[in-house]
Amino acid sequence: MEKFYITTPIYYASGKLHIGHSYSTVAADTAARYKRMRGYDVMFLTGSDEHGQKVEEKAREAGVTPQQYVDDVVSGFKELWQLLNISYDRFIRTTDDYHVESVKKIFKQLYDSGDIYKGRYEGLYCTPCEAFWSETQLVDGKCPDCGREVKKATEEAYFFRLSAYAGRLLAYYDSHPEFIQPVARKNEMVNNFIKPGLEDLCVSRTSFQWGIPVDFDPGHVVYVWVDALTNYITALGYGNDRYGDYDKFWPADIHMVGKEIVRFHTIVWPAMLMALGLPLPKKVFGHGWLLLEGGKMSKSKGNVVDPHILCSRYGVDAIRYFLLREIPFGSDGVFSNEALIHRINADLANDLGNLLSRSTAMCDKYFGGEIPEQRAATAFDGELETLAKETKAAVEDHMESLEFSSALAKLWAFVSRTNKYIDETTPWALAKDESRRGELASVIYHLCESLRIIAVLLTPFMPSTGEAILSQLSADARDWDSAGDWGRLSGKGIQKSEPLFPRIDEAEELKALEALMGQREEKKAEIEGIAQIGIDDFTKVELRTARVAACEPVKKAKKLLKLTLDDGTAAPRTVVSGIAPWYRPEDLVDHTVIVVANLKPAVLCGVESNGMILAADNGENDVRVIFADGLNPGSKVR
RNA sequence: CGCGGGGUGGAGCAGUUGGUAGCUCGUCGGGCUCAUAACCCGAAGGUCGGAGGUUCAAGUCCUCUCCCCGCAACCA
Repeated sequence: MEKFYITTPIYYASGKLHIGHSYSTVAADTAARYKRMRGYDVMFLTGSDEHGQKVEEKAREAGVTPQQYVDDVVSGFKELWQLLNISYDRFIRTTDDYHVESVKKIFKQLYDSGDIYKGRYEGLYCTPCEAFWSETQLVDGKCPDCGREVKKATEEAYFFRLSAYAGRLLAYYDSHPEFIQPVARKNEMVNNFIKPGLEDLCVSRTSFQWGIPVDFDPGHVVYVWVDALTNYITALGYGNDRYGDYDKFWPADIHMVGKEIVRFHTIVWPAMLMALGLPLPKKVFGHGWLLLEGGKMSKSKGNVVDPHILCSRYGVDAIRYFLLREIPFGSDGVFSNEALIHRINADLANDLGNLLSRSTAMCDKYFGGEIPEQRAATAFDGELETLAKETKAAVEDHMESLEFSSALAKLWAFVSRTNKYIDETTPWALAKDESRRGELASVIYHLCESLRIIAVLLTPFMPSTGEAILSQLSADARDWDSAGDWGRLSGKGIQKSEPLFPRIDEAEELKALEALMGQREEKKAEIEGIAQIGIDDFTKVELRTARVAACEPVKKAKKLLKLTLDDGTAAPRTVVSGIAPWYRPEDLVDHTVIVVANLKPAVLCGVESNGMILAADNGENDVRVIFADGLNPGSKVR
């Protein structure tokens, strides 16, 4: 039996998962289910990445040990996957002892072979926080966490000789054009990262303890690269005795990843495998992002993106369907409540659900649920049978290249064709003529058999829906190949039941979701509300009114405006503000604004800013400056 | 000249190796009554961002140009 090894990323256990993680995982699950139905011996791996500074911090905040913290988060992961009907075969945690054991060995092996060497890591260090920061992470030149000074410092660290592998990586890409999918991402990797030159990668840390220790050098822990990426082989038993199917399943057939981590999977990971002398994965597929209206993945415009809520309202399969159908798999797509409800109503309720409903109803009404053996073909039967066959082939083609959306589109074309078949054959008219009972039987049979085939082909995408349809049809033939074999339905014991997908009242539902969203916001505010401050804290902030004397965009900056303010003092005050997306310079001149007058100066895009002006976030992506027109410049605000 | 992705009927998108511009939703008209007021048919609506070029033929190839969106830099 041919094997098929597919993986999702291991998700970082610092917090809850959102719909974006569900997207990757549902896609991988669908591919895995498909391959199983095609008779492959499938290994579907997912898991959690549990080490690192962030987890350490979160645990401290929560007042628990890191292990307790990740245990809790990971049980949430597993619960979500159960809810979404994810059929993973194995779940790896980077805190699992066998993984830890393997990582230690791998690290040592790479050290012994010279691919990992001890060097010095240079960076900006915040002593109280014991953390290194990059230039870009700094806030106002200070530690982003505590706001204190950072200083240049070096520490000992281990480096992976990534730079040595650039040539071999390029050669591999060339000889394996399928390796990076979609192909556009390959150019991105080559142009952005490999051509400019690869730098060696720092693969250990001393700034936190929550990690796998470097055996031979106390104080150092293995950093994420070696720790996390190796999960794909340690989960098969590489370097440990827990599992023994490395030889069987490696190399992976597909690493399914989001586009943001394509780089690690197509550069760092292959280089590490080369260093270990192991075969490379066959394919890394970088899918697009699920965006929300307004841009990023966060709550906005009342969109509910909590998978739990969505599943409880519409059912898991509706969500799975939406994710896989709405967005071509390689590209970004927009998630909105409207789009979701549209899809559910149009495709699931109207097309598929209603087809099943009318078909089983007629079978019931005309034949009491048992289609007679005496059937007389109608002129339309052949075309339907042919399309059934073609649909199966088309779905298979698209699944091979992970084109879930196109596969479903093909399948739905067949659903539509079957609906049309009813209009062509007008069974209600046949039913009135006793002499045409044979034709009527053929029509009903064709409807039910088409539905059986649809259900089989649909099963990888929507497992419970496929099953529900098949059981209403009392269908025994449920394997993939049977979908290419017209006539496997017995035609007995067909029962109509409740609608698969009740139609949703869009306006009402949107209102309900919004209300739900509001509740959640309030709750959240209570829990995560900012700590209260005393009046003395507030008086530390010096707020004054100021007239905008002049205003101009900051060169080379998209979002910044440079304001020259008259704040009642003799000297004009320059303030830089990130409000260019919402205001033109002339909109501000001569208006009076409120300025935080005692803020430390900061340099933004080469312009020194002394203070900030107050503005309100009037909902996502709508920023309004607070005007204080009519007040004298320099008035104290309190 | 930072990197990348886009600009196709009202909206959202397909358009493989160049050969009459399609799909879904929406709108309008019609049909049907088995069905979850669902289903089926038809129609209106596009100079495929703009300019030039290659070609018998370009949304599809080449050059230039305008605009939008991500990432990075910058929302003190």
